[in-house]
Amino acid sequence: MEKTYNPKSIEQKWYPFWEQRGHFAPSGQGDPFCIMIPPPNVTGTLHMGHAFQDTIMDALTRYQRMKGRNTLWQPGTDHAGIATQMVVERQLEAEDKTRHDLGREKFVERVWDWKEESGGGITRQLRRMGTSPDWSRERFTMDEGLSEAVKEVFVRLYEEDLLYRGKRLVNWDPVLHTAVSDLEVVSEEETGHLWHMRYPLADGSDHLVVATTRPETMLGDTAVAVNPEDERYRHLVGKTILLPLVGREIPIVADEYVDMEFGTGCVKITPAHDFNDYEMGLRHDLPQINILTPDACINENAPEKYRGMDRYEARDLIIHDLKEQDLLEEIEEHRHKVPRGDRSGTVIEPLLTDQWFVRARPLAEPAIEAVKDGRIRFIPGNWDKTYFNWMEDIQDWCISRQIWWGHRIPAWYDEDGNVYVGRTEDEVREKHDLGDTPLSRDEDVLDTWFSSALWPFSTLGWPEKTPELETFYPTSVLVTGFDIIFFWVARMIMMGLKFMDDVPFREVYVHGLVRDAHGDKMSKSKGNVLDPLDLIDGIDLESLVEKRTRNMMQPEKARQIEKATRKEFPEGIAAHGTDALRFTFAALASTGRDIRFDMGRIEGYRNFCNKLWNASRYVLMQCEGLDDAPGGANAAGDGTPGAATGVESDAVELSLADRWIIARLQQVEAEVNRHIQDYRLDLLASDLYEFIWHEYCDWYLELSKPVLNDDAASEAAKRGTRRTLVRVLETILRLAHPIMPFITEELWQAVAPLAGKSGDTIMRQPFPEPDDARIDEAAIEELEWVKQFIMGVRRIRSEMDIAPARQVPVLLTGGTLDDRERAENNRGFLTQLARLESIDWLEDESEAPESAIALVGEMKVHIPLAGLIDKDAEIERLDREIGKLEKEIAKCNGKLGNDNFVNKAPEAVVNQERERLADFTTQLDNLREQRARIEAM
RNA sequence: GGGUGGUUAGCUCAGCUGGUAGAGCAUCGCCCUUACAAGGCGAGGGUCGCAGGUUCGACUCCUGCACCACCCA
Repeated sequence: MEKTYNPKSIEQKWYPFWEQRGHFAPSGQGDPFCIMIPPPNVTGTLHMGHAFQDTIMDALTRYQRMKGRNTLWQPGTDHAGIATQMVVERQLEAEDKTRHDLGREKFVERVWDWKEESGGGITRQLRRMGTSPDWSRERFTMDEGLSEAVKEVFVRLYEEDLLYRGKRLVNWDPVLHTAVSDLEVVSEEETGHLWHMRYPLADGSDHLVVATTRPETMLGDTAVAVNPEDERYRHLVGKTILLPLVGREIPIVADEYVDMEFGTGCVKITPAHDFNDYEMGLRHDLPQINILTPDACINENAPEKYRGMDRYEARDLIIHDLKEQDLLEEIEEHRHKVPRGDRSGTVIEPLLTDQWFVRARPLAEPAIEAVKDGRIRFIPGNWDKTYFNWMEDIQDWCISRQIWWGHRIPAWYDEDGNVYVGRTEDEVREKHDLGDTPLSRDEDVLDTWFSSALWPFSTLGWPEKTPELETFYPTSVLVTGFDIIFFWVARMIMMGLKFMDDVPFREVYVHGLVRDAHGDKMSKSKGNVLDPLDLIDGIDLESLVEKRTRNMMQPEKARQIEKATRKEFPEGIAAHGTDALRFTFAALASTGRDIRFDMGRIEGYRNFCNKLWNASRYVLMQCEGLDDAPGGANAAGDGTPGAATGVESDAVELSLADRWIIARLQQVEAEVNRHIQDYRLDLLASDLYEFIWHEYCDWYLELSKPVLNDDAASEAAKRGTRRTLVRVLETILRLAHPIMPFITEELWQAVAPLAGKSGDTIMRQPFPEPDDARIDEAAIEELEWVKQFIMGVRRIRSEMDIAPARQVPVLLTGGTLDDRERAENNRGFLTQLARLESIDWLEDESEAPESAIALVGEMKVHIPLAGLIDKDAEIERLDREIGKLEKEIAKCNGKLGNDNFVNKAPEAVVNQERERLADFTTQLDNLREQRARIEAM
């Protein structure tokens, strides 16, 4: 074995091994367990969020697989309609072409080409993460089967009147020329203006002042609204306004929605260009006047003067014209949220267009019920509130998009504009008896989320009744970020219940979002993105800077990013390996929403991998070639003698340390199982870390040395320790495997034969289960005593500056019979780990020379001062200890002196407190006495 | 305006059904002790955001407030 852990070579070796041997596929045996991957963008690249989420899913999958369940983690990607189309359009742009130059068919071909070219990227990256989905079942939302499912769902929903076409207000991206979902709109505060405009009453008697952030929309105003409670305006309700610049007469209406406090308390109403106004327009039966073209230019419904102008040009002119007519009362600076398309960056306009909608309410009701009655459980549980909040106020879902890349809507129109929905044109013709009437297909495609909503069953073969669907639906758990509870989770629940008549998953594990070390969202424009593969493989500073500043629009920003990057990563990023990255993600997967990615953590866990590596080296060095399996055959069955330490062969004797580590192992196994079932990978990671490093390595391996190096130790004792070393290590590897697949496989292949285990891969070994019968409480207690003894001596050595190599004599006084027995039984451990020259009992404490002492219960461990110990230093040390004890004693006395505590607290608690007090008091007496003696020297 | 989450050591975070405040990283000593210097041994460091309340006892439960973040309007 290499002296240092080198992740790269290991990772490259094992992944193809697993994949080629089909270890990712369901076993076909046991209870089904299934996770569907939240499909990433097929042409995208893996980011930290994916890496985090995939680590969680893979850990759960590997765990359940080892537990013997029939486990399917199904991978796949979605077609990411707008994002992918834009990438290809940009490529065309470089050739000075638009998609319209190519035409629909050629363009879509071109997107498929791009998908073929770049599509494998993210799945290759997923493999680098060590994930174990069943690649043979990989799906893509535009696959034939899934497209069938999409069509089928569309048609059935339409037939049941759960889907309709209509003119409604939607988020319109004037650059991309399509409706976009709320998720694709980001609203951030920007500085704008609030324009206060005078609207004269039609009878000329007075005017009202309305304030707006978008004055150009006034061309589409169809009312002014005031609050019905507003004394100032009550008398005006029912009168009319003569809309400036337009000349239209519009009513003044009363509506409770109007906030009397905001602005003047009068609001202009533009039903065709504002979501709130739209609702109000419906309440008051107001006309909807659309004044914008799809490009967000002023259209023919506005006065001629403004037609054809861009919205912002028109804004300027309108302001100018109002000023001229003295109708502009005030211009105020104003911070407000501006909605922008996350792809185009342009300001989104609410626009009246013909779109397809899913009627959400009837679908939402059973979906709410499914969570209420516990058929679906959110983890952490509070997320159900977010879900209910949204579901109870759900709006119809706009599913059409005015782009070309996606599932084309299966609807046809005749020349009169009548719409026919069906699976194919032929079906439509036949069903509606259309003969050879000319039909044209709807130009629009479906929202990508529409196909994603079907993912849990479409990927299993629906609408066919496949065995996979039968076996794995409902899936076990959905692992996802909270940001898409509305867009994806809720919709999968609705669609699953509708078409499968059952929930799509039983649990939803909602994890946090990965942010940078300062808590900021990682984004290309901020230049704070970390690429998971760079953490795995490492990257030099120059490449990192180049990567972060490539294709930046503003050179100024690029400079800032470069500076920040050079400051944060002066040496670039070192290679940490996949296992360290995965362990880091697991350790960070607590219940919070924000996960700050801290480089310190991943470094620490890389070191942890190295620790495990070296511990294994030690174990192999100690054990290889020394013990025979029964009949002289080793576990590999090739007849080589001396290769199996862990099998039941010759007699063994277990030391205290052996019994202790075995007992602790059982406890840790129980904890690990519990935590993974509770989705607390953070606690799981810290238990593993603590046990492997601080118990197995720091203590047990050290305790194995006195046995193995002792010429006087029996062969049975040595064999017992070797067997324990190997078996515990082999178990540890299986415990850690779901989080750290590569290093555990590499080590397991070497260790397993010694432990008497055979098998192709650790992946398919059983996950460790605790055996309570092997929890030897007495051993745990006694080893604790040994540790206290050793740590006591070490503390004195360290504080007295006694060189580590120097052996010291100790004298023991006080103590019980137990202490005497323990000291005798553990002489070897104590001598070696505390570096003792000798251990002797003194019957009479007064015979003890001047010493520094450590307390182990009632026993005193004396280290004679002669030549070793500085008197003043020892007094100082004792004073510190005394101070600590006094504080604790004061606390105990405070409690026990309180009658209420003694009378009302449970007896066990009171007794415990009394014991603590007694214990501290003895210690304090001992230390004070000791101090006095030293002082007197 | 409504809702959700957060506030614990210098930093990043645990702390399960109230009962001795923990870890990692960082800091400070001493050590190249034949698994590991990506290491070992030891040490220091916290009025658990603030104010009330419940309780014998509150980081933990309740109420209010402050600040931060996110979601919805």
